[in-house]
Amino acid sequence: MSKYYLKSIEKITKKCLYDLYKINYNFKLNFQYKKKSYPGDITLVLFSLSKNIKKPIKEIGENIGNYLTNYFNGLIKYYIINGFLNFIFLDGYYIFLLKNMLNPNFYKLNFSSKNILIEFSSPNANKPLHIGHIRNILIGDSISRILSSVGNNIMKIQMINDRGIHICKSMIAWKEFGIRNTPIKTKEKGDHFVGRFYKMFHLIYDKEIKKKSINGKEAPILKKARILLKKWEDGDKETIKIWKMMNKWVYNGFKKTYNELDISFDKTEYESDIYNFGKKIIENGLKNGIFFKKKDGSIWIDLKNEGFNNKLLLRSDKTSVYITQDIGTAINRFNKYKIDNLIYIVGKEQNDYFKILFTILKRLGCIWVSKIYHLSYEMVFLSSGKMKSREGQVISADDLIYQMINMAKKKLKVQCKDYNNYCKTIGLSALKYYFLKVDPSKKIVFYPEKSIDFKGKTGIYIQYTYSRIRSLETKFFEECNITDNYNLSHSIIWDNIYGKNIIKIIKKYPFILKKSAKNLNPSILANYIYEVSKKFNNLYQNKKLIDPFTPIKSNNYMNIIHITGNILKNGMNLLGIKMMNKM
RNA sequence: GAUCGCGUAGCUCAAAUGGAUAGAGCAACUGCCUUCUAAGCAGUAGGUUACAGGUUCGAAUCCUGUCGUGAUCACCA
Repeated sequence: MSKYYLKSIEKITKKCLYDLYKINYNFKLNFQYKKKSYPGDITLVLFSLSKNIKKPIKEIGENIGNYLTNYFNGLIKYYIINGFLNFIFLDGYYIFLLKNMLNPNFYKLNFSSKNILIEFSSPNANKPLHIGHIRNILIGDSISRILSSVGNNIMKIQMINDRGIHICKSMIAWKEFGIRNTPIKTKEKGDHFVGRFYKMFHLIYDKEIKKKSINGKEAPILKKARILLKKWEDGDKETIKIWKMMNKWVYNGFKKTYNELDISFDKTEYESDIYNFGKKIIENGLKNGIFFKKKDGSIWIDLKNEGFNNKLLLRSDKTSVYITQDIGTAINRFNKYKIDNLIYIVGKEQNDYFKILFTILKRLGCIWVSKIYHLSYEMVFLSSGKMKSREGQVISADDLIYQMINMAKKKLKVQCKDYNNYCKTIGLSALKYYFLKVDPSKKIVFYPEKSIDFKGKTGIYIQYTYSRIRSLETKFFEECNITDNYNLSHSIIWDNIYGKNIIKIIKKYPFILKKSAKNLNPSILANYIYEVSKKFNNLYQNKKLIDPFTPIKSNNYMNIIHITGNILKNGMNLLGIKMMNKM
């Protein structure tokens, strides 16, 4: 039997449990990869096993330990302490692991093959994207890549909220105060141009309330916006014309921002295309007694049993609200596409909203509700508190991207050919890694005055590590006179732990990828990539890796280095970060 | 007020879903560039995991309570 075909310790343990105790372990095997103060490279925690097997812990440990050391003859050792079965890898086992990693199948995971629709970004067509959208977009993009890499078929979709009272707000402000201006005339980015009028609307609105000390609903400018909304829904030609024009300005702006971020969507949906379908569903639901009508003609659903207030579905003037459209969208998607799952990436402030949406869909008889998932992420706070886009307390996505690229320009030491792309890649690496390394369920506090770091645990650190690796490889082939591919000598033994540490951590890659995919959490992967980089830099700074006088040893190192580079590239690409061969 | 989150080093974040002595980065302080990229490496210091109970072989993680903090509760989106 060639050692190459040996299976991992984890797999053999499963076989062992069956052989010894006739257990088809359908419970989880509690393996730990973390090395603590006790020597050992992988640990099996025995407590939970002993509950299932009902034998003394020590006996079980010794039986498993003996079984495995026999199987991996001469490759591993074991010892037991306090209910922990510790395995120690010997040199041969590292070679075996390394050979497995050199096989391209090591990177390819195929454990799921679903059709998954992922909705993210979902901007309003009345103002530019801000720092919160950036988090949303980066999480969405990265999860799409991760899910795709484990075998799924992904469709990235953005829903643009292009209709409703908020759109009419910027429209009415423009009509009254800016009708002679266009983004071309003022040389503004279209989304920022329109956003200015949205902000202006609220300034005027606040003034009116203050001045006339009236109820918010009575503010003249809001009344005008409402009339405009009604006109829009009635298909008034002039209104539609302005609406189309202003939306186009905004979309052009979005397009530039997405381009800067290297983000693309497979499909874009517009609320305006679907809201009528949503309205029909509400009206049908009313006929079937799922919803009820108030005296003023507005339509509602009773959610007392679910612990929520009654929810409005259609206004008394027959114009639709946000959820009208969302009900229609969900139903439409399941009718139109063959999908196994639908994932919404939307901030946690809408947790209840999604619970309500799912409840309504269930009441409407949609059996596929269980296939929908709301991936909720925490908000981005500024150090000064919560962002308020109406009051202008926001950091726009464009500003942030611009800032990052500028910082890269300042730090660039060497002249390079592709200056602009270089700075963009550096800036974006820092930006994307900064957001993705944090668990989506945790909030991010952003300090505009501190800006995003370029040293320490950052995307730049990983870029730097990666470019070291690639330049080492080039140098190796030049200096060691080896022209064919890497050769794995059978007698690899290093005089240090650095190489072994790298092998151990890379061994975890499939596990990490799987975990990231299952939890829809890119931060697991992001933190892991950093650990890998760190292990490599330990080696790099402490050992001379390329030496023309000892080409075999250098070659052995190169195997590890090569894999490390591949892992970094693979992993970072899954975060949506491009890697550079030179820095 | 009600409901749902969150609380880990001065700051920003980890911690294998209940495992062994809670780890990194920033900031501070020491060292290391004539030698493969110092955007780096080696080290020092920094913790009663908000607090109090409970569950068990074992808790930052699960349960209860208290305090702090955030989100949601609109004919807004």
